[in-house]
Amino acid sequence: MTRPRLTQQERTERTRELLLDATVDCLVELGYARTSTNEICRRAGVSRGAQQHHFATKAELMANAIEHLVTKLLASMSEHPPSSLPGPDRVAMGIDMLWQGYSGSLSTAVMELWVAARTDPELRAAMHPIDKGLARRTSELFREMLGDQVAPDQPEQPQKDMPLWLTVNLIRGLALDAMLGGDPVRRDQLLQEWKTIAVKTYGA
Amino acid sequence: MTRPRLTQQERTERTRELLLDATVDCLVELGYARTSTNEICRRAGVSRGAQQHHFATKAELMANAIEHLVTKLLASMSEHPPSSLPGPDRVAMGIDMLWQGYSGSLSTAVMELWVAARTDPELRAAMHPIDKGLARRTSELFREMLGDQVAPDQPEQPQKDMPLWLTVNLIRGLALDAMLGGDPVRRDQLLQEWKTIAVKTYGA
DNA sequence: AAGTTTACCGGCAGACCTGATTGTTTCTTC
DNA sequence: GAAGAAACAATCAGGTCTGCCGGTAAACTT
Repeated sequence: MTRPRLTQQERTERTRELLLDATVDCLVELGYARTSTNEICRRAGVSRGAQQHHFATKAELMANAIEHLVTKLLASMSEHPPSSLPGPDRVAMGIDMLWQGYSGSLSTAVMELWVAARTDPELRAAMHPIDKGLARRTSELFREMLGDQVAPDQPEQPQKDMPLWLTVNLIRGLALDAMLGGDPVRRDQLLQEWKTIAVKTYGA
Repeated sequence: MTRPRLTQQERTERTRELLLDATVDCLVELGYARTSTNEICRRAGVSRGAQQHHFATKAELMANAIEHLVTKLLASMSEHPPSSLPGPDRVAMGIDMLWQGYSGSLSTAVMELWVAARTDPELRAAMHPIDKGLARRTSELFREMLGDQVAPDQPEQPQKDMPLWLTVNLIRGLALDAMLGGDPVRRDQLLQEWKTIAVKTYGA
């Protein structure tokens, strides 16, 4: 016969996970404005009391959701194995990886939080360090894929990061377009065009 | 002695203008989530009754704010005279024009509405036609600046629009970065780099 | 095994916010 | 100039959302 109840730590972990996942769900499906703690609790199958016990305020819940989200996003990007295929197409592969990461529903949730954070100082403060971490990790992943030797403590080389950040910003624009129901075919054409240009400019 | 009260039409026009401007103000300053009809009325110096008289529902107010906003945005873009300077720098000028248009506070408000519209069918429906109009007009402006003969009823030439839409999406990504307090210097560098690439790829 | 801490429950109150409704004043029209 | 329409004012009612609080039971501590 199994234990009738989990250990405290397990319970905490499980409940927090349920809440954070439900939060992300709500952000994707309802958007930040319509996301209420009530609905989050309903989806998580957790009482409002429990929610408040783990995350005292809504802002706190959201702040933790960000970290949860970024962790998942980086994981999904790391999935695509950064095996450095030979050839000049590594730039194109890097772009594909970024598109994979930034075009899914996870990035939709992140976008909601970004926009909300613009006018919410508390949320903004919580996001800032996590955002920096995401940027750093993305840069590392990109360089790994390009086959560069990653020397973390080396002085910054902004030149090196140009293709990365051009791509990231373009992709964020495309992600926005996708959110609004733009034409997927045209998005692919644009991404394809960018890959061609990027390979020609930065490749090999 | 002047008329103690304006004519009906003038009053209507003025009140609507006040309300829509206040709405945009709220969107920029508070974000969509925290924008309430109450606050809009307060800023516009108009009673809630008046607001409801002109825009029955909040969604209707927002929907009209979009049009108001896009009109202003196009006006601000048209300001920059599309005088076709000679030389291959016309592409760079076009990019500058787009950046001018899409990087101000107007585009912040538009962004708020876009994100809100993702999960609000009514708002989404209202935005769709206006969005298409914006896209069409932007394309025309861009072509004018490039010195192309604009032949409106000509069959679509997607090839021609590649540099435009690559630029627009990149700029939207950069605008998002600006909203979140990214580094302005790096944004300039990225835009500069893109101009160089675009001129080399599409210029002259 | 008693006491303490922790996780969780569910109701409550205060603060908005939105849409509706009724009343008042001024313009317009006939 | 009288009737009707339009612009506006002000209050009301219904709903939702958030944060708080007292209570319970299980898990940990000693």
